Amino acid sequence: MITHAMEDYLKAIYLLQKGKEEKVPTSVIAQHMHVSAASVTGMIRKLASMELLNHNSYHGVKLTEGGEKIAQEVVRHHRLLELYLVEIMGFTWDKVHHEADKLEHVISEEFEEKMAEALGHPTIDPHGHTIPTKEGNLKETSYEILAEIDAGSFVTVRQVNDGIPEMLRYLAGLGLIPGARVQVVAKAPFNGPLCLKIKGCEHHVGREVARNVFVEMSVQGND
Amino acid sequence: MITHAMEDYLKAIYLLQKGKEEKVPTSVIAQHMHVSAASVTGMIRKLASMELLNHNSYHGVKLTEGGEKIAQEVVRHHRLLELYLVEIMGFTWDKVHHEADKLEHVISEEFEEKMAEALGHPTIDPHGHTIPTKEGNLKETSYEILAEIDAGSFVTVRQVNDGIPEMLRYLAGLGLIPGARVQVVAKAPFNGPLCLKIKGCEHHVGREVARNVFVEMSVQGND
DNA sequence: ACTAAAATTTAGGCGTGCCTAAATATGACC
DNA sequence: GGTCATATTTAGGCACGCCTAAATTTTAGT
Repeated sequence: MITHAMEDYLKAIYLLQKGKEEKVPTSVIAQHMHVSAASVTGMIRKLASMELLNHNSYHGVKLTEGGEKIAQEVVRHHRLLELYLVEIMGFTWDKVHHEADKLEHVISEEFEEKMAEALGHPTIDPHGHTIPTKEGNLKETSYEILAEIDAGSFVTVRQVNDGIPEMLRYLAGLGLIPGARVQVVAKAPFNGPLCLKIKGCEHHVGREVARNVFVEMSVQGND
Repeated sequence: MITHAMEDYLKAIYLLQKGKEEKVPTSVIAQHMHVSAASVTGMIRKLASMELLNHNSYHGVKLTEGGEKIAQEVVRHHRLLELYLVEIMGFTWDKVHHEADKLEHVISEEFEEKMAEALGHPTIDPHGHTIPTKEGNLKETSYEILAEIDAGSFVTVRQVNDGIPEMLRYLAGLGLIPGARVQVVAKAPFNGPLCLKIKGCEHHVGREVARNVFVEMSVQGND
């Protein structure tokens, strides 16, 4: 029996395990989930006994195929829900992460399918993340962090971190949303603010904010 | 802190507590929730300590105003969800009870409002039950049980029990759905089947089924 | 009123998932 | 290679919500 808590752990590990072969340390999971490291160890033991992940004591964990499959389903639920809440129900994009975090564990497969149909089987959620297919296909492109882009560059926003509602409201206010064209006009030294030109207007944005925005470099003359 | 389990108990007691002053016995709650009587006693103790219900040992429980308010919110969630799932998402009416039972505990107030708006602030769910308003107003009309209607009577279906998917599929197949006009043509003795005329066709329906259908007597010449 | 059956509560136990504190393993630096 | 800081695991405890079995109260019948 898979509990909601187990699903949450599998999802967290899945999202933290960037490289396919990468092992995720206990402490990283603990920090991400706001629980103690001891709690993570306890849950890891159980998930390992269910062969949903492999655990080398003191050396982190890696999902098995079975574990990844479950995690991917949860992520699919989450991202479909986010999009459904925004597109069909009219939620603002800052509220949907929290709502989806609760709903993702309780909706049925039929609910998932109804959402996918209503949305035309989408592949990208409101924050720019790829929605895994029902078969588990997922090519999550890895973009560059806006905070680390050189001054003078032209970029297109592709993803934003969705965990902090206030941040999302701020980004929406600036127009820093997936699809937006941005020029990095200047970067202040010592982790100072970036000067960004968005829709013709210049805005000064802190590094911390710019670390939550992921962009693609615009090729010269690119549309 | 109100847990999902507490909400489930409050909802059950609310639904079982027909008369306003009626006390609901432990055993009735236990049977309705498919848990042991001892479990009910345990939970009752906690809910009583939170002043969500009053408990006279050995003499059943009655919700306080606070408890009723929470129960009513859960029931509102449940019934709005059922209607939303049928009307907006295209679920068949036999599946929505189970889905709503899970979702009712996790949706936000905003989710509730979005549903209510999308549905035009409805007052009746797909099975004919009244949806409590946000303020907690609710006049649940009590109808008569189809199984106990005398032969020869004309009735209109108003409500059906929603707990058994297979029963709902059967009822839908017969056309025994809220709004349907039905004549009780005959009743076999010894708890035997009823002969019902529905949309011009006669059907023989077991008593057990007819106990799940609630009807209003049609006044002569009533539209 | 007394007794037996039924309903209810108490007692004790289990699995889940969290915590803190203590023990232990790792890895980096000298 | 030893030592120390850090990461991780173990140990022990707690709240929740469920269970069965035993004790208790209510109730109905004689």
